[in-house]
Amino acid sequence: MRRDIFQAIADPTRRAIITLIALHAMTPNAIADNFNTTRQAVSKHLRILTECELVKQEQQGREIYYSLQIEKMKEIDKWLNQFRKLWETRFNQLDNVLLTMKKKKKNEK
Amino acid sequence: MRRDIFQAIADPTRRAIITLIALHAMTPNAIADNFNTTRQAVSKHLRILTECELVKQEQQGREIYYSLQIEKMKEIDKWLNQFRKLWETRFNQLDNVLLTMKKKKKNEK
DNA sequence: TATATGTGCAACTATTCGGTTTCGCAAATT
DNA sequence: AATTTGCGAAACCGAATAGTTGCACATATA
Repeated sequence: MRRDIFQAIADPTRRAIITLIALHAMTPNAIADNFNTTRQAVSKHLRILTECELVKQEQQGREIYYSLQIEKMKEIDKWLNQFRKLWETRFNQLDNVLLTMKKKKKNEK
Repeated sequence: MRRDIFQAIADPTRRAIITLIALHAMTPNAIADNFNTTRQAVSKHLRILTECELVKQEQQGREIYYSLQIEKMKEIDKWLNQFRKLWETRFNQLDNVLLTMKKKKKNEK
């Protein structure tokens, strides 16, 4: 199933899960201990995160270790790139100046 | 009303709106022309974006110009920072090695 | 072999979401 | 003054979402 990564990180619990398993692979039970929900709810979150390839799983006996697929996180960074230019230079402030000029011009006529 | 910025950028139309008004302030009508929805639907998106301060509005007669509040976008970047260390160094691969070692150890006993 | 543990899946529920249509209102235009 | 234009708000609707409970199944452990 195709999943939108931005929709996946929209949920605060899922973002917390991502942070949690970023450093160490963890089992659903271990993850669920950190939240005020059931293991099944966490399992659903993990499924969503897996579907959009933000998370990978590794079976180990009857346990399944979930870990972050860090590469996929770069996609968010990639989307941010188009705005990075804006907040590094000051194009947005320039735009405000232009808007103000336009308004002024309109008032004059 | 308090809004989650991640929930705000979860919707693809809202992300497109953000990109659209990043460079130039635009009116709801002008924005709606770019999408296959009604102006009212766009208006709702703009309300959500405004509520989480991703977008600011400037009234000009009967028109309202919406523009991106670029500063707020940095919050997403800020959240990504914790992972940036991971994809720059190779901690994730190291973690995989540790997991493999653990598995190996378990099989041995 | 019997029991406990770790897990995913299905069914159900309340809530949220994204969209449309209809409306009211203020500002521009005629 | 009458009409057009630009806009937000409200009411409504179907779909998606996040959560729960109950279940089935495989793997450990006794």
